[in-house]
Amino acid sequence: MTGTRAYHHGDLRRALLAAALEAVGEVGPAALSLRDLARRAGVSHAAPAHHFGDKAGLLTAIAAQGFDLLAQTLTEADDDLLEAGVAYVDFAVTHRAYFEVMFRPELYRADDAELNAARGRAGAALRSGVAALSSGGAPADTDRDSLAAWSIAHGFATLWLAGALPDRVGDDPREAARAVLRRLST
Amino acid sequence: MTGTRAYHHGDLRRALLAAALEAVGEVGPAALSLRDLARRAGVSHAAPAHHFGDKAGLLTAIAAQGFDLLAQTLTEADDDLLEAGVAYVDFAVTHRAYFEVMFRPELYRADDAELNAARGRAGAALRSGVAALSSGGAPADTDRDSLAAWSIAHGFATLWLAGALPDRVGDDPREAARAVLRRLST
DNA sequence: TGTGAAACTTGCCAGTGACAAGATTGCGCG
DNA sequence: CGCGCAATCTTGTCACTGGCAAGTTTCACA
Repeated sequence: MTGTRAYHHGDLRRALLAAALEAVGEVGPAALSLRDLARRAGVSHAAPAHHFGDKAGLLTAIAAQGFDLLAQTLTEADDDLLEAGVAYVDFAVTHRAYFEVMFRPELYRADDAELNAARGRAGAALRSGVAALSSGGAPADTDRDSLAAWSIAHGFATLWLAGALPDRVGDDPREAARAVLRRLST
Repeated sequence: MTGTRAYHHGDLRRALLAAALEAVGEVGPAALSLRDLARRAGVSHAAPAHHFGDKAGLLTAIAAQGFDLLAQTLTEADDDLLEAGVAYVDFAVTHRAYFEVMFRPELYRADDAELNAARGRAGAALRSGVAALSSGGAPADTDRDSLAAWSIAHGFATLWLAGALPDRVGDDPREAARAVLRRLST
């Protein structure tokens, strides 16, 4: 939508986003340095400001992209709640940089329109997965169930990323998540 | 244990910790400024370094204190898993500054001894609550159950703090958490 | 071709964390 | 009683950061 064309650099906006994801993976979203990104992309220290305004603008773009990617991921696993939960955790681990930015709204513009659209899509995918599951059995409270499913998947993912989980859970996040998430289905 | 006595300032170490908690509540743990803390305490900009070494040292002290407080909280609600979960969420909301630091290990020294002792106490309290619950019924997998309970409580708390939850959950975290956590007991 | 706008640069300022070196204060020990 | 000494705190500095302003280069389009 903000179709930035290739000018002097080629595609600086995209290059900066890529560099940002790399940097976030290395030092976390808070320690991100715009000047470092500029160096990585081979441009002057003020170039990023032209494309994103400021640091919050850059992180807003990343968060929006992240919610978009998450919505896609959840939609693909739509008919199986357990696998959707596993996919959620897998997303967090695989796209750690996105995930860490997405749930740190104090770092970006939470009122951004494009971002909220993507966030809405992700939320809808989550709820539709829960609704599909409960449609066969007893009448369920979809609101509460989707909140519970989201909480347990999000909690496990967060704890995994924080390195807070004990060693005994192993090193395969998908497998470990599946075991924990199954606790909801029983 | 590092029994710092009152010298010139009176009790600068304690004053800095208090100021830090206040500041974390205002701007988040990453945007914390040591110089700002110094100003709040009325000392020179280099005074904090003497007590905490650097920023990571200060946040390590906060995280350790936080895990200690959490362990106490969980121990008090030990015999009721649901209420322990509610207490966990309540801790996160009430002591937001502590909670936000505790689960951001990239900001502090995760290998600190005192911190890990406190963290261990909190983990033990959590597991003992789960074990107590399952002792009466069918033989359960305490490892998995405690991981699930921790995940759902932690996830709900994190999403609540991030402002990611939809408006319909209301504004009472304890009540909302109880509804979601009950989903595990059924 | 040339004009206007977009993309980028250079230069600057205030603020920050960390370090080094010095000043001050109060405790312990003779 | 007083003196040394270590803990506490200050002053000064450096490299770095984000953000702003003003200038320069490059491209699109008439």
